[in-house]
Amino acid sequence: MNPRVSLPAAESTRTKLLDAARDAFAAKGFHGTTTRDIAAAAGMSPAAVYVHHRTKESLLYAISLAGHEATVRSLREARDGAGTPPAQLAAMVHTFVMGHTLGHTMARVVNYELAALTDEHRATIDGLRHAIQLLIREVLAAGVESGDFDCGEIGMTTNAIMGMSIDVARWYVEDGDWSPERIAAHNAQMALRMAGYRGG
Amino acid sequence: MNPRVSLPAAESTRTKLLDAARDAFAAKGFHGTTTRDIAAAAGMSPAAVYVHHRTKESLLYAISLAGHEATVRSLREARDGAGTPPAQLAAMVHTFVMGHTLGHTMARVVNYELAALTDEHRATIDGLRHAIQLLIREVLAAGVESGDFDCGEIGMTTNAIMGMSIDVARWYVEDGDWSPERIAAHNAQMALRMAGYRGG
DNA sequence: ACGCTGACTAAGCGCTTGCTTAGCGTCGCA
DNA sequence: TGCGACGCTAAGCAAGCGCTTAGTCAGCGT
Repeated sequence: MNPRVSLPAAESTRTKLLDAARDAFAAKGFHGTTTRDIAAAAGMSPAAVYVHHRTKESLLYAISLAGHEATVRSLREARDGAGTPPAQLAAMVHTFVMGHTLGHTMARVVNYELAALTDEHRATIDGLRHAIQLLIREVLAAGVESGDFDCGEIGMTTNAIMGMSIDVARWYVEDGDWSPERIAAHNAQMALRMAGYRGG
Repeated sequence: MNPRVSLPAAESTRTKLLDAARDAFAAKGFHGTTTRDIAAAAGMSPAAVYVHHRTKESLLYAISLAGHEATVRSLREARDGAGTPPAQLAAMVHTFVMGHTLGHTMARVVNYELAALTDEHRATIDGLRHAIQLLIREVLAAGVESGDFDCGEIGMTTNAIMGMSIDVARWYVEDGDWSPERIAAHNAQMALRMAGYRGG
C-alpha cells in the first residue's frame, strides 16, 4: 500500500514534478507557467522544485529530452517490425500519431516550447529532431528506390508527412469524435498516398 | 518625404506597434514577450503602447483577428477563382501555404498563441477558425460528390490537409532550400493525393 | 544516544512585470 | 493669441516572478 516500499519518495516526487510541469507547459506555455503553478500541481512547496531541478528550464529540458528519445525509440521499433518501405512508413506514422494523441500534452511541449530551451539544450534536442526526420526520410528514399513510392522532392514530402502528424497534437482533444487509433490509421493511409504508393 | 503627409502619425505608429508585437510574439511567445520589448522594437516608450491598446492581450487579439480574416478572404478568393473541386482545393492549399511561408511570423502567432486570448476574444477567433476549416471541408465534400475525390472520413482528411499546411509556419525559414512557391505547389499536390484525386 | 543525510517548508530577496500617472510639446481651430 | 485634443515620455506603483536562505524533521548507520 505504501508507495515508498516499491518506489523511493524522491523518485515518485521527481516524476510527479515532471508530470505537473509537462501539463502546465502544455496548457499555458513555458513562460506562462510559474514555478508556483508546478509546485502546487505536484502538491508541494515552490522551494521543493529546486531540490530536484536547478532551474525551471532544466525541467523543460528533462521533459523535452525524454519525449524526443521516446519518439526515436518508438519509430525505430515500428520500422524494424515491418518488412517493406510501405509497411514501414505506415507503421511509423501510425506509431508517431498514436504518440501525439495519447501523449498530446507531452507532444505539445516537445514541439512548441523549443524556443524556451537554452542554446546548449536546444542543440541537443535539435540533434534528436534531426534523427527523427531522418528516420522518415530514409524510409521514403528506400521506397522510391524499390519503386514502391513516387514522390517528388523527398525532403518536402518528409516535412509534409511529419507536419500533418505533429499538428495532430495541436488539435486533438480527448473524448472527441475520433479515437487515437482511428486518427493514426487514417494518417498512415494519408502518408502512403502522399508518398505516391502505387498499391493501397 | 515626411510620412505624416501621406499617413497620420498615429496610424503609422499603430502598425509599427502591431508589427513589432507580431514579430516578438512569434519569436518568444505571448508570455515570453514584455511590453517593453514591443515598445523598444517599435522605437517608443513603454507607455506609448497603451495610447493605442488598452492591454497587451488586445494587441494579440488585433493581430490574431487581422490574420484570421486575411486567411478567410484569401481562401474564398482562391476558391472562387477556380472551377472544379480539384482546382479549387489545389488553389486554396497553394494560397494557404503561401500565406504561411511569406507570413510565417503572423502564422505562428495566429496558430500557436490562441491560449493567451481572453475567453471572449478566443470565442470570436474560434468562429473564424471554424469558418476556415469549413471552407476546406466543403471543397472536399464537393469533390467526393462530383466523383473527383475519394477520401474516407472527410473531417479527418480536412484536419490532415490543414495540419500539413499550418505546420509549414513552424518549420519554414527564410533563405532555406525551398521557396514559398515550391512549398506551396508541393503541398497543393499532396492535398490532391490525400483527397484521393483520380487525376493528377 | 548520536550526528549525518536528504527531502521538504516558511519566508523572503531582488528584480521584472503589466500598467498608470503626471506632465510636456505640437497641432488644428477659434 | 489662446486653448483643448492628441501623441508621447519619464517615472514609478503594486503585484508577481525565479530562485535562495535558514531551518525542520524523519530515517539510518554507528
